[in-house]
Amino acid sequence: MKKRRIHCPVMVEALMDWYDSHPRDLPWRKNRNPYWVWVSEIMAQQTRIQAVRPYFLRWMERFPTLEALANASEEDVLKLWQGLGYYARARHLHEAAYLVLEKHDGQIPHSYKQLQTLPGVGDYTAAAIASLAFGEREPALDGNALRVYSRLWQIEEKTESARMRANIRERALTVMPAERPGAWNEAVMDLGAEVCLPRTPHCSICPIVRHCKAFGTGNPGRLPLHRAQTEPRLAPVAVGILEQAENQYLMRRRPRQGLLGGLWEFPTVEIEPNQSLKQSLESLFAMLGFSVQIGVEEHRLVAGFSHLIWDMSVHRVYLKAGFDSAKNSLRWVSPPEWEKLAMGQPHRQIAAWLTPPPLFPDTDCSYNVNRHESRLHFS
DNA sequence: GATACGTGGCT
DNA sequence: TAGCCAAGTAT
Repeated sequence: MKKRRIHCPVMVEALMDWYDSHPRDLPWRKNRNPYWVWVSEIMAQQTRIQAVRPYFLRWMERFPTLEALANASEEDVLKLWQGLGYYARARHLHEAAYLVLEKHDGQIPHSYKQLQTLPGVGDYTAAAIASLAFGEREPALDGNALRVYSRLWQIEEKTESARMRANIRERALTVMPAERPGAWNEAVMDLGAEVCLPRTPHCSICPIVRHCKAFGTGNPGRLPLHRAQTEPRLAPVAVGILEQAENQYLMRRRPRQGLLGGLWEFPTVEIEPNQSLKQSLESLFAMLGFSVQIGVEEHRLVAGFSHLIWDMSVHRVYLKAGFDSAKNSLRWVSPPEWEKLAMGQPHRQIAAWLTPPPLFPDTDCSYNVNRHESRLHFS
């Protein structure tokens, strides 16, 4: 393979100067503690920075060290993650903390390669931690960086292609300064977050416009190229509300794998195409150990995910025969108690609706109904 | 390579 | 407003 020389020291200096003169006040940049870097990078995956900020602060208060995290229960971890989404991130981080303690003598691995062996740490996060916390010279290619680089060099391939990312990585390696690799990565990402914006790049204030090939061509906003995203699937879903005396509602913990994994909910099933709502709910409750009768629909709401839309129909269910609540994935919970359980957005909405007195039952979900109304008509 | 996996803010 | 998509990873 041909060796490339370091490209464009002028451009590197311009971007580094811009970075140094535009410091962003982010909580996790107060130091380069590897644990802080790690947690912030995991939280930031597919998530906006303002959303991360409060979660990061709460997290560090509750789990100040790797040991504190490793010793916490998964339920506590998920509770702190509630609302951030992509809950596998929290479970993986929790497990990885344990692994670092057990198999790495409590030391977070230093290298790009080693970091990738940890659950939840992929290509990007390994590069980010290795460069930011340990000074390794490895380009961190997140969405921002991919956008900046693809415009800078006018890469016409889709970002989902492995070849495109390998190409960018190789080129990025030739411009990355050896002295401050972490700062370079942050500079590129910051530029993408604040200047080189997805739709409307602010080229007039960009410190490296003069080096930008896509700007020279006249339309940087069309890059980077993406694969067309697949339409979310629409799924009818039934939710059963089983109430014992004294405001005690049956809740269950969802399987740790899959959608909203490990979170608590009012028992919920997707209705299979050839099944009725009643059959679906009855067999779900049978599986949980309850023989029930299904009441009328009392509430309807729509929950949109990135890949899926739940059309949720909420029913009271009534106990016909004896029950067995011995499963530890089941719990009888009253309204004040359920605020301690980690729940996803859809079930938090149902909880809000259910919380007595529900003066205006419909008002809560109007936002989501409107949001997905157009899609619902296609079903 | 394609799909599963959340949530909310912006244009 | 409806669609886009944000500091990605696992399978």
